[in-house]
Formats: sequence, C-alpha cells, structure tokens
Amino acid sequence: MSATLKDIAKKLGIHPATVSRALNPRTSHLVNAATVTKVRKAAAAMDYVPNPMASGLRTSRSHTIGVVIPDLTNPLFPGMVRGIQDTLSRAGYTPLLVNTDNDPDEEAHVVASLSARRVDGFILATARRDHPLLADLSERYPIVLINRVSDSVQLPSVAADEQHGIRLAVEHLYGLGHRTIAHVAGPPWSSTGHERAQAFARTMRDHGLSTAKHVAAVDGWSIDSARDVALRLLSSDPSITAVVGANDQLALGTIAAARALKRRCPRDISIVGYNDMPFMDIVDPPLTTVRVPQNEIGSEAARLILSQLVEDVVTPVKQVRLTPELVIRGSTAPLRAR
Amino acid sequence: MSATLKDIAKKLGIHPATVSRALNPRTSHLVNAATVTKVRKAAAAMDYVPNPMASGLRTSRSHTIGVVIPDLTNPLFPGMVRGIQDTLSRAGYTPLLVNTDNDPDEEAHVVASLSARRVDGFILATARRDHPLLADLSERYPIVLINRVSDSVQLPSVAADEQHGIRLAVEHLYGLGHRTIAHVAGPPWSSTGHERAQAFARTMRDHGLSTAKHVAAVDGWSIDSARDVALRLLSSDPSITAVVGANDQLALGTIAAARALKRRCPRDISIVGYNDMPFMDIVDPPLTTVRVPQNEIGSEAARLILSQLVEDVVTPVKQVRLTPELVIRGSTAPLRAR
DNA sequence: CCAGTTAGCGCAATCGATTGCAATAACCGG
DNA sequence: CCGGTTATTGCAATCGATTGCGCTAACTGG
Repeated sequence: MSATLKDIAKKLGIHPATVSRALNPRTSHLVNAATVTKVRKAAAAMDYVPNPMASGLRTSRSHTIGVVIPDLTNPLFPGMVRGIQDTLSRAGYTPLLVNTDNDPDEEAHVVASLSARRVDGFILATARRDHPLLADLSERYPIVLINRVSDSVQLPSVAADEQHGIRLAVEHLYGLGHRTIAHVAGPPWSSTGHERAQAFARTMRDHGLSTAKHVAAVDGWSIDSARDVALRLLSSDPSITAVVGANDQLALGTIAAARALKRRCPRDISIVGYNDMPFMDIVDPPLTTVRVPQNEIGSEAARLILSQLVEDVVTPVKQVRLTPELVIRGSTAPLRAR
Repeated sequence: MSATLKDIAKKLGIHPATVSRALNPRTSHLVNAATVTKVRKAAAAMDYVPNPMASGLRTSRSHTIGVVIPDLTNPLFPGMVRGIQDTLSRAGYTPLLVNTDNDPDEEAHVVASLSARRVDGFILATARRDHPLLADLSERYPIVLINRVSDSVQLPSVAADEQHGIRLAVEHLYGLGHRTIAHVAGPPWSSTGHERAQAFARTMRDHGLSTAKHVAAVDGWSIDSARDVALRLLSSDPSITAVVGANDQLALGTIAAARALKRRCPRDISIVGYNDMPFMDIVDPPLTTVRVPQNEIGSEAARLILSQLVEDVVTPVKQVRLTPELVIRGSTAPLRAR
C-alpha cells in the first residue's frame, strides 16, 4: 500500500538503514546533511508514513497511553479526556480510552486488555482508594492518577486542590450568614469523596462550627441516591440552612430532596455543588458550584506521563494540585431570619 | 518481558508455527487436538499475551477503529462512544477517539493521523454534508457514518429516524392546540440540521400548516447562537406559540430568548428539543424533547463496521435508522386562549 | 607523509507472529 | 502389499523499522 523505508531507499539508491536514520531526528546527525534533505524530500514526495507496528515491534513502544475512566457519560470526564487527547496527540501519542463503571473486576479486565495492547503507560481516573492493582501496576508502567490521589503508594497525580475548593464553598455559605451547614458526602471508598469530606470537617472546625450529625455519605455519585440521603439528612435536622454537595450530582439530588420537603432553594436552603459540569448554569435553580479546571487536569496529566516516558532521569514523583474557583449562581442566598 | 510464541514452543519442544496455529481458532483445526490443548494450557500457564504489533505487522490489521467525532464535550456523543466501545472491545477491537471541533482542516488532520496509525476502518460522526474526504476515504477504508447520512456517496450509516422524531415533536405540539409552530434549525451545512429542517417542513405541510417565515437556522449548535436567532424569530412574529429546536441546545437557547422577551415557557410558549441529553430533565423548565437512542446508535455502528471487516462477501450498504421517542416534560403545555 | 580519528554509510540481525510450502508418517481402499 | 490420500508438523520467508557493528574514505595533526 503505502511507501516503506525500503521504497525510499531503492529510489534513492541508498540503504534503508540510512533512510531510517535520516528520518529520525534523534539519529539524523549520523547522516550527511545533504543526504538528510534528499531523504526528507523523497519521503515527502512519496508521502511516506512510518508504520507504527513495525517500529513498535522493534522498539517495543506503542506510543499509546491507556486512559482509564469510570464512565465517559459522566460529564466530569469528557473535558479531562479532551485535555489528555490534545496534549498527547501533539506529542505523537494516542490515548486508548476505556470505561470501568467503577467496577473493580471490570477495571482489572480493561487494564489487562490495555496492557495486552502494549500501552506505554496509564492515566487512571478511577476513584477507588483501596486499589489492589495500583501498586502492582505502578511497578510495571509509568502511571499518572487524575482527579484523585493514592493513599498507599506514592504516585504522580493531578487533581483539584480539594481543601481549597471545599473552603471556597463553605466560606461562601458562611459569608452569607449560614452556620448550620451540612455535607452530602461522596462515597468514602472514593478518593475525592474522602478528601472532600475531610476538607469539609476541617474547614468547619476552623470556623468553630460543628459537623456532628451534619454529614451523610452516599454510596454512588448519582442524583437519585443523593436525593434519598439528603431527604433523611434534611428531615433529621430542620435547622440545616445550607448544604455542600461533594459534587454537582449530589447537589442536584439535594435540591430535589429539598423540593420534596417543600423547602425552596435558595430561599429556604442554600446548596453548593462541586465540579461545574456543563449545563449547571441552566438547571433549576442555577447551581452555585466549585469549578475545577477539567481541561487543565487532563493536559497536565498528559504532560506528566510524557515526561516519564521521554526522560530517562528518574524525576521525583510530582503531585500536582490545580486551584478550583467558586462560581456563584442561583442556588445560594443570604440566610433569612426565621 | 512477557512470554512469546517461541517461549511456549521451546518449553513444549515444538515449533512456534504449530503454537501459532494451535492458538488461532481459525487455524487450530490444522493441529492435532491433543497438541492444541497442550499448547492452550501452556499458554495460559505462562500467561502468554499475543503481541498485537507483531501480528499486526504481519497481517497488516491493527484491530483498531478510528472514531471521529466533532466534540466529546457535547453530551450527545459520550453515549454513542460508549456504545461503540463496548461493542468493539467485545470483538477484540479498540476504538481510537479523536475530536475535530467541526473544523474541516482539523478533520483532515486527524483522519491522516488515524490512517498513519493504520486503523482498520472509520466511524465518522462529523456532520458536514459536503465532505471532500468522504468519497476518497470510503474507497480506501470501511466506513460507517453515525448520527448523519451522506448526500453524495452511498455509505453505511446509523442515525435516528429524523422524519419520525420531528413528526413526534410537531404532532405533540399540534395535539396541544398549537398551530403557529416555528423551527430553530441547525446549520444547513450539517446533515442533521438539514434533515430535521426538511422533516419539519414536510410534517407541517402534512398538517396543512405554513412554515413561511417560521424557520430560522443557526450557524452552530451552541445555546448562545440559538438565543440570538430565536430572539429575532420570536420578536419578528409574536403569534408564534411553539418552537421545535433542532437539538436540545437550540431549544435551551430558545427558552433563554423567550425569557428575555418576557414570554414564559411553557405558559406563553411551548418548546421542544431533540436528543435528550443528560440533565435535560432538571433544567428550567424540564425539557420536552425527542430521545434518540445514543447507545444503540453507537453499538449498531460498531456492529456494522465489524461486519464489513470480517465478512469477505460484499454486503449491500446498510443504512440503519433507529426510532426516537418523545419525552414529555415541562417545556410544553396546551395552547391558552389569548 | 603517516598513524589515528572521524564522518558516513552499508550489512545483517532482530522484534514476534503468520503462512505457503514441503516433509513425514499414518492410513485407506483395492 | 502398494500407490495415493490425509493429518500433522516443521521450515523459512515475510511484514517494516531499528540499531550494533564494521568498513571505507576522508581528514587531522605532528
């Protein structure tokens, strides 16, 4: 089909090895400059495209990166994936995307199939804290964690500064006069759920507020389960006037619960989300939320994995934290006197 | 690193070719049954994983499919991508995902880079009707179009039955008493925009309604541009009591425009969307819309491309139309007497 | 002017799997 | 018992690019 190194060599009357060296920027200095330009021109003319399987077979590098995310249909992830893609492809790498649905078995399965594909590294967005594969995998591959950190092993990661983000949310509510602030927390087995809950407790403490009985965790990130949990939380203590959701879905579920309890948001209760997914500005009410830079998380993760691949020096494990910002919309309002 | 065919052969004292044949279901009948089981067991014990680069080099099949979509962050696509992924991976294929941002140059670029990767085929979700690459590409690769059809070349495609979907929307409004129904159409250069506009005109005609001056097209699929267009459309003719948006974003933009004109939805004006993206049930007002089976579109497309790859018989070009359904929510209401 | 570099390029092996062809042995019917 | 299948396996080439090694010629400095 397409031209090969041998074709170019034959046409130019030189050896394929020379063509290979001329075309590879890393070895072209071994070839006469005139020859290099001649080869380059011929390659362009015959529109030569290197065969990645051949070079991959020889060098055992596939120039692909496995990207493991829980669920692409969760609007949190497409932005990150785009960031990853754009940065990787600029460097000649291709992401291989897979979903896990947060299922450990499925996760083991997709990781196995990616390593069968001989990926050069992994970007993992899976949230589970106690991850059996992680330690093992990180010994055999370069890895970058996104949107989470690892408790046990020290691994490179890119995530939002959860402490800062939660502080933004809590202090926004505090500034509006709220004092009885609850937290609908994410699953404790998830990194972000855990971190945000910790950050919430700490920030409340810093302001001299109690969190006893005002934190309830869901077991998934769905609106529905958040609604159930929030329903119990809100009815157990009617003095709650504000809620921080551990992500946007949980905040939306809380809004639904409030509505079911005939408590109007933001009139009777203020609710803050986290992530700022698409369309959060047009839900009812428009959601005040903490925006995390999804694209940047993705591109930074891509940069980190690339640096692990090209540099032979063992760089220290980098744990990047990106700063989120507060987006104030219509789901929060000043506390009204009762 | 990992075991190779040669390793297995050596351990068993047989030739690598025999191992290869034994492990390949298509050729294992050439090998003694006892040998096959012996080889299988040894392969499993040494956890042999075939090297796709080696086999790809020899067979020039990469077992990858290029999936070209305009923008992953458009919530319409993740569902389709999941459908594609799940079906492809079950067949041992891996999708390679890329974005184009609806930019023809970028599109040419990503297609080139995918073909450099030696993909075995393409699934294209790019919407542009006049597609210069299409004819060319389809001669060199198996192709399936999704969420669109091709005007010029006859190509396999999977899309929603737009005529049916638009009819559902229009007749829903008609049934509610609306007679002056407008259409905020998608870009005329896009396949879906064009088709839905045609379907709208035809359905209106079938009901003896005029569409003159009640159709306006946007030049992108964004909420903002729809808002501008709808603003002009609605103020040009205050008798309009209902609008069909060519997709959900356009409907949302129309809602925003109506709000700016102090016309309340659904009280003063009914608005229907198309696609039923995530969260359309919790926007304000909850959007009545036409749901297209995103997952099924994806998995059907994957099935179509796979059938082109495995079957040597030249199957006739299949153009699949999936039936959408109407989801009635809060953005539509019976026409009120003025 | 000569020994010693160095630049430039060719040779050939290699990565791991696949496959047409050949070779061997077992087996069949007559 | 023999020519001819048939079943099973081995041999070796091949896919296309990479790279260590070695060869040749030019070039350098003393």
